[in-house]
Amino acid sequence: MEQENAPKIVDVARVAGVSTATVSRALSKPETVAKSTREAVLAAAAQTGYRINVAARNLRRRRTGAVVVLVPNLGNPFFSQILAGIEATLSKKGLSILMVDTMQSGTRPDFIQEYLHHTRADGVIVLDGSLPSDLLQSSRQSSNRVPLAFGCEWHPDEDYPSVRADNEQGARLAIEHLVELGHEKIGYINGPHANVLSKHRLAATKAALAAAEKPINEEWFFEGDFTMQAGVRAARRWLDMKERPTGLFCANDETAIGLISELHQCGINVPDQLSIVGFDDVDIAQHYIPTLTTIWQPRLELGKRVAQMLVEGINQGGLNPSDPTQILPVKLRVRNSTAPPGSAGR
Amino acid sequence: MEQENAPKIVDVARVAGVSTATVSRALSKPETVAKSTREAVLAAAAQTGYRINVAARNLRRRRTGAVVVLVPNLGNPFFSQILAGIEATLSKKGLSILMVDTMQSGTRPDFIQEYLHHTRADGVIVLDGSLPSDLLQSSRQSSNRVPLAFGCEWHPDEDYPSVRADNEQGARLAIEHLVELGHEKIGYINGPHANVLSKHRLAATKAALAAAEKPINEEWFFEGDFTMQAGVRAARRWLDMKERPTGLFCANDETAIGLISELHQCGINVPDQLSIVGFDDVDIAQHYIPTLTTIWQPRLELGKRVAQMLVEGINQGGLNPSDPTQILPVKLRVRNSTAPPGSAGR
DNA sequence: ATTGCATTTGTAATCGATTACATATAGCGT
DNA sequence: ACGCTATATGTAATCGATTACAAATGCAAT
Repeated sequence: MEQENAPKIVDVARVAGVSTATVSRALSKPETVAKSTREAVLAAAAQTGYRINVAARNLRRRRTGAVVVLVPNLGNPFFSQILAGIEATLSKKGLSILMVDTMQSGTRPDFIQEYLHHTRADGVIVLDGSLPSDLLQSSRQSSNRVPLAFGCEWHPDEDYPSVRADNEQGARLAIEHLVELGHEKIGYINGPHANVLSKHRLAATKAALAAAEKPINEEWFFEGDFTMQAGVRAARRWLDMKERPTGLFCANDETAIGLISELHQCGINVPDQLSIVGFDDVDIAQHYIPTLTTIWQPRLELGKRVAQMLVEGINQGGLNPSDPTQILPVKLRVRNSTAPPGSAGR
Repeated sequence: MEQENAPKIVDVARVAGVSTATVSRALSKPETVAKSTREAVLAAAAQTGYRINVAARNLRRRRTGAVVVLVPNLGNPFFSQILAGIEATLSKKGLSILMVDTMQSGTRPDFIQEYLHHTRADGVIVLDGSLPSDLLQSSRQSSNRVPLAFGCEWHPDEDYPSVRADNEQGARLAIEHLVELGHEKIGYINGPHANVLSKHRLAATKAALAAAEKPINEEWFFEGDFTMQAGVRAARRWLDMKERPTGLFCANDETAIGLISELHQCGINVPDQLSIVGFDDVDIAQHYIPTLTTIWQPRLELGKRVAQMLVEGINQGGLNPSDPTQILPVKLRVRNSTAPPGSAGR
């Protein structure tokens, strides 16, 4: 940390034989400076090995050069692709990412609060729709509004702009697929019931079942939490049932995998005795046994889009909530975890 | 972004009836200020809703309050647990994370260079051992040394401190397990041959085979790259062999999963016809079919340790390379992907 | 030659906190 | 009462860039 001899703007100015103002302009607004001086400054900067001091620039510009990303759980691989997309776009725009794991930091809301403040970040991307409203409120006070956009999840009570997958369409595709295979008794394993994704996928599932004129049996609807363990629990309940559904749609792939694995332990075969559809199309889905029929969603693209949306908001000096929410298309990936009901052979 | 009315330290000072110096001290070194004034300042800060301006503090302190984390590939879930550990520790110390995906930014080494500079970060954590030496060199110049620590991977030619798993022990445990089950013909699917982890795991694998007096047949050693696709390729080559190994150790779980899945497609059963051991114990390992025998490594702990190591380096004003490298213990997790050779029944 | 305008560059204030140094006050021993 | 130390607080310089404003320069038109 002994960088006291690091070249500063005055050093470059001296070498180039110009003032610091000119150096600053040559570097950040090259078109406002004569070609010859610009070249002299660039040469001097290269010669001295000058690197801008980010803190100083930020202080003067009243910016931070960083964007906060609130992730529900960094340990969950589902988010890594989205993060990769966000990172790709933001780094291109010269913005850096401040990652905050809301699960880890969850015990201290004021800690998250701290990050939401404008002095920490030029903007905020929230991937966790379950954050309490009042936490986000702080960033809405006109005195210190920071552009905020939701990715993947969103907040039901507030009208922040967001980029998300077409969850309704996903649920519809999943149910229609099971119906086309001939299933009559279809159930659903939900995510946490407080979660927006859960709610929408659940509602769309029921709507699709109704549209197909299939029974909606509440016993076949399981509460879950997006973990493999939720799938395991559902498997045990399914085994105990007298009248079992023959097709199950899962709120995400993790749940589907936990379900299949536990059923396998108990000697039940998928898809012969039960057809299963997941959601997300995580990398493992096509290498699971059986390969997993699931709903693909463009996670990388989603990350890029939400970052792009935020960048525009920052540059315009505010993201107005009337910005259209972007809904990205999803696709059904048919693999081997689904089959016609009771197809013991295959 | 219209925060021009945001309270600053002078506002707090006015309300509390003290000088800005006292406010600053009351906030950052409370013990140097009389109890009564401290309380007055705290009250004034609360009343005005004061938030420190990070850029200003950083400028004056000649710090950045951030740590750069270079991740080989954010899209790879393997790193998410490590990141979670890093995040947990750094956020506790008031440091924020600048994430850089070296895969995404890889096309522009000067871009990564930029981040390594002291003006961007107080320290650097590198999870990618394959970064070119000369890139890291820049942070070694005495003029602008930034503490740097490696996590998980490390750099063979430089003596930076690092925290890593006991890869040798992992390979030994895997091979010994296969040997104990009675396997005579044992092979290994490696990671990228340029990767340090690959090299060490390969060397340790061969050493363990030699110690057990088992044959080392080069045909049974596969080149890979840590992806599921590498496992798929290995499966195809295995199928083509006249003399096949009956046990395979894989450089990571992804490879093992790709391998098992492809073999399954071709009607080969694991572990009946081939025993497989993975490395990492990713979440999916215990829910795969069959559940995966693998080497567990403490990823969360690893992240925490490397962050802790770096924080100490930052506070001491430099991390000296003679700091002992930390090697974390690994464990063999025996599950269902391994069995005695030719156990068609089981 | 003079004026006016556009372009380019320089001077100095500014962003908001930290901290070296100076000063004030209190407590204590003699 | 005096000097001495310890504690608490204030004054003002400082971190390193940006940018409002002023000034200089060049060129064309009159």
